[in-house]
Amino acid sequence: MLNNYNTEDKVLLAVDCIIFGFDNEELKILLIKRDFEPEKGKWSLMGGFLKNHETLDNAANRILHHLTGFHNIYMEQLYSFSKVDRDPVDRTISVAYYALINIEDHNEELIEKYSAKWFNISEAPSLIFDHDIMVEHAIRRLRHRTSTKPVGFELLPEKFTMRQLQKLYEAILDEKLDKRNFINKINALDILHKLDEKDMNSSRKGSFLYQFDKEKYDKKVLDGFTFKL
Amino acid sequence: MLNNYNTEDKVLLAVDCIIFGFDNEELKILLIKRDFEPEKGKWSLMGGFLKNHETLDNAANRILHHLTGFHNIYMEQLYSFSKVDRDPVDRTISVAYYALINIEDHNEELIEKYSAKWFNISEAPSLIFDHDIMVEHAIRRLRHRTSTKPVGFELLPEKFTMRQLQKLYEAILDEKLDKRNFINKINALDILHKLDEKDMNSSRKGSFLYQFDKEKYDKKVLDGFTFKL
DNA sequence: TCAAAAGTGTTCACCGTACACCCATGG
DNA sequence: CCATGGGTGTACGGTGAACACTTTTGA
Repeated sequence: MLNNYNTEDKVLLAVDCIIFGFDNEELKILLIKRDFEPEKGKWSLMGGFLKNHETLDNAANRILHHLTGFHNIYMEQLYSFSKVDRDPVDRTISVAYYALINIEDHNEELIEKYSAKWFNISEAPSLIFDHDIMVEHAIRRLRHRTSTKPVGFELLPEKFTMRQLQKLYEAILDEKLDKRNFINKINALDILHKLDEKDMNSSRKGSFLYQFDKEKYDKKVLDGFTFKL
Repeated sequence: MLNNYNTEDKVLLAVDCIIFGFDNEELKILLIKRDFEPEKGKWSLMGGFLKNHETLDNAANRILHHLTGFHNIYMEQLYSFSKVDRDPVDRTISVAYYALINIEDHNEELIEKYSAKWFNISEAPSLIFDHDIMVEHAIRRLRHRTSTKPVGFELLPEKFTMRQLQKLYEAILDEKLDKRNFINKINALDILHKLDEKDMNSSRKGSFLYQFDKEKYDKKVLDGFTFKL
């Protein structure tokens, strides 16, 4: 190993984003239809190349902003993929990120501009390059995260019902949960704020709305509390 | 986003390795004293640059081989670090890997060649660039991994005593464990093979040696068994 | 009045944890 | 015979899982 950086190979560094959403029934991912070569017309993750002046997190944020119009999206670096021929055009290493967005916030225009579409994770088409593998990784990570950190709330509107929250967890974990046990667990965490409002859309009786109390959660974390579901 | 890869920035991609070892008392990391600029004379992780013909895993293996002389080292990709000025010479993104090796296997010559040295993790010097952060990440990941997968055995000789195994877990988790509970848990996993041999070095009575039974473990995993300590 | 979802507690089995004494041996 | 580390089992409390009926109200 020498001190001559000039003799070393340089590579393209891509950032690809797995964007999750939730429509109150199923876990979804946002995919784009490529209108450029290679693999034009096929479905893929939203991606882009790292620029010299930005970090990977910056790049992921930029890419997410392009497609959704939003900043401050929950986002986490996943893994770096480096098969030599993963991109047929040029040697490209890709760093995958996953993001959680409230599906109601999506921007119709941008989605149209990129020919993007939400797919149920169980019904997504097969993707270009190694993007399918990235999605698998992301789902695994998300499953793990939900039992470790209160990330689920990123996928819901600010006010939500217990039923919605439960359905979200069922969608992520891909298993049915018991209503009473679920609510007991959530209440035991003591990180939600129950509102006086009811959501009257889902039933005649109406169901109470809740909000995630981030301040309370942060305080608890400082006191050594660890979220565990 | 265009289809012109040529206009995109290319970067140097480094691979840095956090190498863990265990000396029956403390968890250690292997560091090298840089004999080249920048930061010549300072301590750093062992690293190198990704070459065009190899994957990140290949590169990490190559680098580990250089320093230890061994192939087939347990190794896992950790995270990619990309602060714009993390390397003062040129824009370099670094993918960190961590590795677990049996400290008895270390190769004196190679260690000397690279001015490498084993440090207790609690006593390691501060490192160049963002390497300290990488080490922190690696320790966190290792702590988590040990309760999820039987990675600990990578750090021990093939035959080891229960006491050694317990000390290893204590070193990784940085907490004292109860002897009886620990042994009960390990035995409950049923993935060790108790040998007829005893290690006579540690006590007059001698203590039985065990081996990790990888075949048994793999069979259990296929049957849905999940390691949980 | 009935259909449809909301809301609500208890019991039991199992697991994790705390805890202390005898054993074998070499010096 | 004694000092040193090796080896062993039980009791208790807490947590996670199973489980069913009543309430509300719009149509």
